[in-house]
Amino acid sequence: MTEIETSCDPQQCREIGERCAVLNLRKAARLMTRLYEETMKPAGLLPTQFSLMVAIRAMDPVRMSQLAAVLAMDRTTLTRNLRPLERQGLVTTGPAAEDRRTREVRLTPEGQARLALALPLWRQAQTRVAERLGEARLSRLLADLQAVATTFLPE
Amino acid sequence: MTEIETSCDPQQCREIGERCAVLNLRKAARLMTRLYEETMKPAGLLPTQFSLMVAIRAMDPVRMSQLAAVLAMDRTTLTRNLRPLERQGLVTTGPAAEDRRTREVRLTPEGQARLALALPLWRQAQTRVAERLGEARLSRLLADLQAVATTFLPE
DNA sequence: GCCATATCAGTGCATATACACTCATCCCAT
DNA sequence: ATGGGATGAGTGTATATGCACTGATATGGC
Repeated sequence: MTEIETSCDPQQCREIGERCAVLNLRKAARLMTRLYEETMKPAGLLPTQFSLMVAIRAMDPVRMSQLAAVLAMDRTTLTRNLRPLERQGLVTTGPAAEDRRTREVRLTPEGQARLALALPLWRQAQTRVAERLGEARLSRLLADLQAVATTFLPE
Repeated sequence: MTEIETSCDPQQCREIGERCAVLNLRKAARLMTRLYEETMKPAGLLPTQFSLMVAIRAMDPVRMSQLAAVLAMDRTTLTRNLRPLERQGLVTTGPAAEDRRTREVRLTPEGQARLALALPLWRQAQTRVAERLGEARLSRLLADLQAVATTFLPE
């Protein structure tokens, strides 16, 4: 008779830990987040907040859903992630004139100044990563991460 | 005289979004998390919880700090991430006999059964990723992510 | 043996993440 | 013009993440 799998041996689990895409992605993300967080601390922006502001500035003004889609972030997560930035007066959101259901997100002048302040620190973190990981490996990693994004982003 | 950078143009921000390591890592992690979460839903384990149980089983029994180090997860984050698993009776923690400051983490028999239940679903998710991303690219990505881990893990 | 220090784990607080549900606005068919 | 479905955004709840701080136990110098 066939056996139903009711256990899982440790050696098998070690192999899974080596090969699991989500585990390794999240683990690397935690490490990278800490590195950027430490480096950019003087600018008073956490990595997610910096990323958000960069994305906003790239499309300024941009609607909530559009921004969420580009970042592959849930729309409701975006709503909450904008809160600390709004509280600090770095971004504003307001209903669009043409469609009052939508909200347009913008960087304030203070937000632009803060982002400009953070840019050199970001470059510093990025340079450190490139040095320690190697330019070639970093470029390859970024390309593969973008492949993940285009492959799994709901079109 | 030299100008202080007080603004940041949108085009520059688009380039930063393309090259930023932390942004692209977190974005890919969000997408991958959703894929595994959906696939493994029938087993009642979120991706982080599955990863945690795999890591525990690989070293069973394992001390809190040791587990946190392997996962590159803050020790206090680990404490809280174990809660839902303890509540479901899938893992237990208790002080080690030799040093009562430390706590040893173990999978319960129920935890082992649940992990065995989740394994085929994990394989299904992993296979889907390999198919859509390509075996070669996935292997390369995993190798680079592990390079990130070894490079930026403390000591 | 005893205290100073080091080490291990938990709490309080804040941010990050997303699903289910709700509310507001728009648009179209009648 | 209006009512009903479609679409955009927010809330409630739960998990994930980590820093600063606290409490508990071990250990070494005396």
